[in-house]
Amino acid sequence: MSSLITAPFSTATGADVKVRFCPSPTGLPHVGLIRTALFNWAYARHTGGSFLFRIEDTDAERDSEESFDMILDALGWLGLTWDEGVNVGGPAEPYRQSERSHIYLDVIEKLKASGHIYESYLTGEEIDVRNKAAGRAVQLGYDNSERDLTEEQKAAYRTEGRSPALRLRVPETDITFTDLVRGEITFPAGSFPDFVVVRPNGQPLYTLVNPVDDALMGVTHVLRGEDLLSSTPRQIALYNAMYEAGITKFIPQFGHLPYVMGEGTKKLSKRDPEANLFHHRDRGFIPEGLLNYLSLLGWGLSADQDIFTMEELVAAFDVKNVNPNPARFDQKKADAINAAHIRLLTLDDFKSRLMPYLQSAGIVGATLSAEEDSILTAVAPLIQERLVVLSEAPDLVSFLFKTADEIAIEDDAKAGLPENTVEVLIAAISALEKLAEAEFKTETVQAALQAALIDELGLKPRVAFGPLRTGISGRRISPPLFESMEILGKAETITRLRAFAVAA
RNA sequence: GGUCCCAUCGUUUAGCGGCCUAGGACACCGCCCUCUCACGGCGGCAGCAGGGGUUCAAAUCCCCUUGGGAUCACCA
Repeated sequence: MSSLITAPFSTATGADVKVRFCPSPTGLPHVGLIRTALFNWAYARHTGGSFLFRIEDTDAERDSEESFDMILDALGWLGLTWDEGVNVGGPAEPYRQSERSHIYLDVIEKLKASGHIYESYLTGEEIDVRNKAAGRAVQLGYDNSERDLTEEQKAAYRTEGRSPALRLRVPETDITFTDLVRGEITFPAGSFPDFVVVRPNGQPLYTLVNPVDDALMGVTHVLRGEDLLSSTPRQIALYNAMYEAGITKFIPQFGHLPYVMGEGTKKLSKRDPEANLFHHRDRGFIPEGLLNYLSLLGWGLSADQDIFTMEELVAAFDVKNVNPNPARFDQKKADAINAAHIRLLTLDDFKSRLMPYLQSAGIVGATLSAEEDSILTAVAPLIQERLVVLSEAPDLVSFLFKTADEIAIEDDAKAGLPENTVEVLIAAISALEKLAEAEFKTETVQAALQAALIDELGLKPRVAFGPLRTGISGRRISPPLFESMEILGKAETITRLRAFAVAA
């Protein structure tokens, strides 16, 4: 074996590109994780290459099936489809690391045989003691002192009942690679010691299985979070060992995506609610809006367009244009992007996306009655441009699905009422009563009220219509008034205004 | 502490030596539209972290400083 890096880097650029998403199923799907999935997906779709999905569940302590299901749920909701991997299959099955132990065993044997990994019997405490005795900083870690243990020394350790961990013999050379988003990066020789790849109990660690799987699965581009940047030279060392042992033909290209920050200068923590992808779905983000915003975390379509479709993203996306500096998750910007995408929806599409939110708020039933459907059809266009997130819809439209006696007047609506509210209501009721049932339409209602309240009583529109709005909806803010009255119909409108006049 | 990464308006981003009197978007503030809230339109506020170089010319290239962040596990 050599002490240099002799393996070549992947030269894939087109349909031969293979990227992957390989989360470990712990906890809730984090928006940063999903952004990573998105960029990998987009790069595969852009290049015409393939997108692989693997699960890294080698940590039985922390992994959970619920978390695994949530990741699947998230990818499915967002439409990030993969070509190879979990639930899809492919040439490198299986795609869950927990089912690949025999494969790692084989690789470990080859690496042992080629002399790239060696037995290490020292415990962490013993290493600290050695460092202190040698006047070496404890933080420097292992001192590579067991590289050339004799068979006698190993036998002696074993007699003590010890089992060895396995460490990779790290080449004593600078390690340089060209990061797709950051350019050339060099880690000087000696930046890190020989590291453990297999536990004394035979369990391989992430440091081994991640590169092994990428190598065996033919991954050409590793696009991942910046937190993995400093482990990249270690992985390159391992790739080189695998190359020399005949296990792989190349080292993938690496691109380290910037962090997703929360408020201040800290990484968006798993504890922050906005870190949870499903928090946004529950609030009523639509996939188009969330995906668009997430893609803006470190990337941009062009200098003057930040609302775009996934097709546009795929056509334009290249890792090379990803920004190296950390991106802050800005809820207000995200909301604005989502609102823009809601407005872009066709009316039918918008209606159907509203359904789950109306249903879970108990405003409509599991299946829509004919009456509910016609109300929804009528009100949808009125609220489409008013929503930032879909979960705002129930509060805005619930009054249309209720009966007069179910309307409660909200406090802020009461506070905004003018002195002459009752007078306004009486005048409005008498004007509306003159309209025939059949002509109770937006335009005629508006004309009648305009004439009675603005022209005759000389009221300001705000004073005239405020009480009516509150009367029919119980709220200070509502969808457009006259349209709402048309939806309610003459009888219901007047009933509500009367009831409100009595109460006021 | 060792090693590595990052640095343009409040936020995000354009800029890859002259097109920069630094452009856009979100946020914010006015005004217009208007039955509320929105949408839409118009206008405004606001930035190259600091210092040295290189160059006829630097936001852009180099160095240093400062500030932020990551990583140094028998976690992933």
